[in-house]
Amino acid sequence: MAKWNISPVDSYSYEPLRIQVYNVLREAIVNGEFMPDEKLTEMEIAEHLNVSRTPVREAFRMLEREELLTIIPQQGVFVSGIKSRKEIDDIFRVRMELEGLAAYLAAMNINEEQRRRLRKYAEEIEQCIEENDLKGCVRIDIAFHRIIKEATGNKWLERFLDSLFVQATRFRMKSLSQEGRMVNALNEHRRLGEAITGGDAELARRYMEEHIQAAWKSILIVFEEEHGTEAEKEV
Amino acid sequence: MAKWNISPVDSYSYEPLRIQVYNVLREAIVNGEFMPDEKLTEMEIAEHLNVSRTPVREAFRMLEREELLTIIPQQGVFVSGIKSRKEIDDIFRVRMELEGLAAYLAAMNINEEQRRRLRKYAEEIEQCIEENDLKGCVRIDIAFHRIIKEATGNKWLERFLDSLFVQATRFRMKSLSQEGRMVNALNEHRRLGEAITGGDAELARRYMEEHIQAAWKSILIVFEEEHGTEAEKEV
DNA sequence: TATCATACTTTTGGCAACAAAAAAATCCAT
DNA sequence: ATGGATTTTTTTGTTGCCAAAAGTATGATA
Repeated sequence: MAKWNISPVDSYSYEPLRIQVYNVLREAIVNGEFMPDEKLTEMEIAEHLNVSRTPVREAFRMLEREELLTIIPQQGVFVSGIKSRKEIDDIFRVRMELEGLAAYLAAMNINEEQRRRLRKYAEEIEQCIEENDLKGCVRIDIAFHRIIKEATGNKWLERFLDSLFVQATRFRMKSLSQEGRMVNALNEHRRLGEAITGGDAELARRYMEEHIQAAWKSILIVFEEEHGTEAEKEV
Repeated sequence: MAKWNISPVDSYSYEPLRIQVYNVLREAIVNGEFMPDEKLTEMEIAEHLNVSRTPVREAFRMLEREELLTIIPQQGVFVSGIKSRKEIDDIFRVRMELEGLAAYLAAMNINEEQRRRLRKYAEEIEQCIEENDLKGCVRIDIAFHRIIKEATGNKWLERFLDSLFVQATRFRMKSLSQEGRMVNALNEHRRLGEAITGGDAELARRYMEEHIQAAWKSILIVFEEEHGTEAEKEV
């Protein structure tokens, strides 16, 4: 029985192996298939995917640059994990700023197709909440933010948001499962969607910042349940 | 005679070769040692640095993730170059936001040592302008922004700013050589420095945003001199 | 039993060789 | 000459191998 549940590489693909390995590992990390701080050895991954060490090593180097892996020379490759309250604060401080900018730009640049999809998600998420469908909520939350991100048309902004987004992913499910958080997120999404489709950039920015701030707080609660509060650590 | 003027790797260093190669290439790209769109072949770099292809390849993959190199599978790796007006706009739109945030956070978190250095740079840059020392100005401009960046204490913010900073580097020298730009930059720095050392976060953010916006405009002038305006392209 | 030194194993770092694809050069027909 | 097909060369993608470092187990000694 395999240690992990990671997809195999497609031997008929014309993509270089390093890219396929990169994609597989990235997804596995984001989906929590690996434990934080877990050590990944080149051979183990290579054997799982039926490739040699080289493409695995190259994928490692790429993922290191995105902070998804931490490489210590002569020691090994480790799955990056959020370890401190400060790290969460740092990530969300930047994310609040950039998602706010994204909402602002999206409100000014959004096209009809994107506007339509944004409205569709607003309906779908409402249904998910009625059915208490947590996974559906997460899926739509992701799609919602992606549309906004893409509507900005700013490649650099999109890159940075992607980086920040995956870091929060591990906590997202737990965060949304908190009492009341899902309903709040719905309302935040709704008015945010209206501001963007309505083209009110400044309002969209403010709503987005408030939305991210709420998610921030919510994740901190989850985090401190797991790790204890900073105050407790001092004891 | 060597094709490029790039530093050799230190064979006595305990750092892995991929890191050394990475550092050498990164610096060479930022300093304009390679031409934009120039093709780099693994062997050529490897021979120049007296290493095998493997560390070079790994360095390539790392630099690709930072948008300093562009890799096209089965074809080669190319030095990334800013090609369009839109790319400059995208970069500076995000940079304005993040440098603004950095100034804001710096004003709140700066320590005495950093405050001292910030004041020192303000004096030094004044001297450089009197002597019309362009390279000195650039050096201090870089140091100035670095202090602010470090004063934020936010690792993620620092990473993103680094990425954006190097992209603008190629244009910085030309931009500052414009008539009057250097003196303007001095004044922008001065009041910005005062706002930060004085702890006025909101003011610091506004001054920084205006400073970045001025640099943005200045770089656009340089860019359009070289490439022609968008309007001209339509002809 | 605890600790330190030593041998052994595993894993990373780096290199050279092979396979396959793209680029360049050559040749031929028009 | 010029355009296109074909061969040759170059370069990338991949594999396996060896060396060096780190990690682990063993065992002797206090």
